[in-house]
Amino acid sequence: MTPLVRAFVSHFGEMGSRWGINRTVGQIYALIYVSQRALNADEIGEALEFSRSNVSMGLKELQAWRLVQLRHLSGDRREYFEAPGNAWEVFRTLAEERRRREIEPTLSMLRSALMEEAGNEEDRHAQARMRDMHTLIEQLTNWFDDIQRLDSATLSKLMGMGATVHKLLDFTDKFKRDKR
Amino acid sequence: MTPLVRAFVSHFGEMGSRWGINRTVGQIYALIYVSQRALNADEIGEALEFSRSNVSMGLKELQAWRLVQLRHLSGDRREYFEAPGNAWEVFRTLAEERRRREIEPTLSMLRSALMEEAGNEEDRHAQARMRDMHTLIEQLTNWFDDIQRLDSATLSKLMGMGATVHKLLDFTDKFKRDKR
DNA sequence: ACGAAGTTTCAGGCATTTCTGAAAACTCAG
DNA sequence: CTGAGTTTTCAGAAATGCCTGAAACTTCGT
Repeated sequence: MTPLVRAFVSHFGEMGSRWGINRTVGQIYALIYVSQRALNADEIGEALEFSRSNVSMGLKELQAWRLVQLRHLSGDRREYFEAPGNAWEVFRTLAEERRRREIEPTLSMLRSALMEEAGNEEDRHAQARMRDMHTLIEQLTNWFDDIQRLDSATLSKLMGMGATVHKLLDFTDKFKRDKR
Repeated sequence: MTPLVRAFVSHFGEMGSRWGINRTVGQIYALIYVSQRALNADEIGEALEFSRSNVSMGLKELQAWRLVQLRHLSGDRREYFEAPGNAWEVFRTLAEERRRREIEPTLSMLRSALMEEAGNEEDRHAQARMRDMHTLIEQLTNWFDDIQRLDSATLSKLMGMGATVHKLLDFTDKFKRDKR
């Protein structure tokens, strides 16, 4: 590993631990991400100085997150791994997985708590707070879904506009009002 | 604690650990969040069965995240804590803090890696991948900043539109073209 | 200035998570 | 079916992170 790659990999290790992903997994991903060609488990283990079994577990987890793809090179029985190249795609995948693992369970917990009959003032207040949270999360995730459905051209146009969206919205408001 | 609150609190404990925030901190926040009135450290410790010092550390961390506010009740020397009520506000705060702690350091690491002179093919490729990542993160955070600057009325209008934004964009494209 | 009430710090014990090496299991060519 | 090459599993060692109680510190009323 060159010093450049080493710095990148080690930063991802640190960051990984802040994200509930462990250091090893973060480093493995980082290495695969910047690598020119697909890597096999031995190469990864050697570069990062992890045991073979640790690499195997890390790769399993990265596959579960769909952040890494298995490939077979012809004439080689070993498994090679590479990271999907399109950064947007990666972001999407990450968002989907986090949603599935974190958002959905939280929403379902909130829904079931909101179904309960609140027997006292305290519970009624708690439910009101939970309802706020539920509403916000649903709003955000629905919006995110909608956005995600846009093709990337439209999306980048939208993002390029940034805060000027509000002018557009004002404008259409006026337009609608004039028509009436 | 009622069973309703207990369920909520314990879910947040679990989720906390997936987010790099520890279980205790998650539970303390959850308890304060659903509580009707501000709580002091002893009340929290008693409800959750944590030691007094553990509560103190947890509260310190929550204050660092700006998720919890200190209040003094008149005629009581103890410190009381409450969670800001507006869910949007909370989301914003969370996003800002995560940005400061995770995104900014990553961007600055990437920038400095991109300044390096790449001596070989491998590093050149790594830099290209890092550039992709840098571009994506900047795009996303800039956009997020813009959005955040919108007042909540405009924001909810925008979110309400969801994917139909693209119609609006098509429309303005056409409009501009006609004017030319 | 003192003491009571309250909060924070921190070293060490405890618990959880991560990592390893050995062994088991799988895969495929011959 | 055999065995070489490869991956996975898993029990326990190592590392990390968490929690506690005791002590230090802070604040405030008298």
